[in-house]
Amino acid sequence: MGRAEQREQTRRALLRESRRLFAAEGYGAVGLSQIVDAAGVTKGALYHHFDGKAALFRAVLAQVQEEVGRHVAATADAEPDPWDRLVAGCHAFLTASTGPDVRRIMLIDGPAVLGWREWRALDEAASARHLADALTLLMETGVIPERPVAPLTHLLSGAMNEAALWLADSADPGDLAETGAALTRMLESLRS
Amino acid sequence: MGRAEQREQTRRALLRESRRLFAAEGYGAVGLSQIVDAAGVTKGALYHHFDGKAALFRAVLAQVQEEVGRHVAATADAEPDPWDRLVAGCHAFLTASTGPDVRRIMLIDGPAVLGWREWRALDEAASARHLADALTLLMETGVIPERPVAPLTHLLSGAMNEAALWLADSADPGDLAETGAALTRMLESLRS
DNA sequence: CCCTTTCACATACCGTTGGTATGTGAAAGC
DNA sequence: GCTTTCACATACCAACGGTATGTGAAAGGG
Repeated sequence: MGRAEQREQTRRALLRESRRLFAAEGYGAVGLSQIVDAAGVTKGALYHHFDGKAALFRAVLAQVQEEVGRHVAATADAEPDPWDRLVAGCHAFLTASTGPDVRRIMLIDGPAVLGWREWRALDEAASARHLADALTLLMETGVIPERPVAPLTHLLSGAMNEAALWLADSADPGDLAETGAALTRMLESLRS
Repeated sequence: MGRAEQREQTRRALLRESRRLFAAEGYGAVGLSQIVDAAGVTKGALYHHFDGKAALFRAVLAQVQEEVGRHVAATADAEPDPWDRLVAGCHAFLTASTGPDVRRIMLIDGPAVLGWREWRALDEAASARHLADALTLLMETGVIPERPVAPLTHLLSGAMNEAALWLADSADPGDLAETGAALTRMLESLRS
């Protein structure tokens, strides 16, 4: 095994184990020693690959965001009609964000660890951008009336984030359907 | 100065200074030594009044939540019409949550430090309850169609939370007006 | 009024944590 | 084959949250 290969493997192990632990116990409750033990390396390796605990978390968060963003984009792109793309993308985001990794890492710890500004930048690059793009397109094509896009994006994004947190905590599986319906009506209202 | 009086004063000082520091630097970046130094006491006093750092934060958060909830309720109650109460309450929440204390303590660090469940319970008791009550009343009186209240509450609450975070970070003062307008339209859509 | 008890802290201390500085051995380059 | 590089491992440190114990003034009782 060459050096580059070994390096990549170590980095992957650190990301994988830290992601698992961060998702399960939360950023604050996980120690670096837990992470390096689980990954089978030492703190020296961790600090060779990342600038510290927060930087490791940032890398994990970026990975989670990228997965969610790709899932949302893929689901949306399957729909030919722009309006359907918006709806499908929003629903995909809602269900994807219910997963335990996304919930804890992206929605709960993310803003607290990195600060809201940096968290927002990652979110913007990964998935919120798709939302803003979809809204802009729908306005330009006259499907929905022209309004400032930024406030709408944040309102909708926040609505989905909080709903996802609630759904992940909810015991009733019917809540997902009800929330999906309410979200659809909320989107539908944009057309008037 | 009697003992009870002194006790209350110490407790107040701890709450006041920790709130200031938590709001300014965030929960993780504030050490207990900073807090007790600022309050002019020692760690012994802190642990005599609170069970630890997280418990102190919980007390601060409860205080912030209670202020926001009271402000929202007061603003809403000034409106005679139930529908106007909902709109006024939502707008009051949006502007109140833009304040730096509320922003950092309630919206960013709250869920991460206490866990989403406990955070949600405090939020529910302080302000989300008003939202659910207002929606329920409007449904019972036929102003808006009957729908499951819980999903709507979470969608709207999340929308306002995220919008408040964005507004607090925004440089453009016009964003507040635009967001308020978008929020009003979002609420208005419930009537159909 | 004095003696005892209580209690609101202060002091001293501890284990663990994130972070750093240095050592090391195998792979890469010449 | 010799040197250099580099991907870590080892050893260490300051600071943190938390605890156990001490202390002195206020409250309570005779």
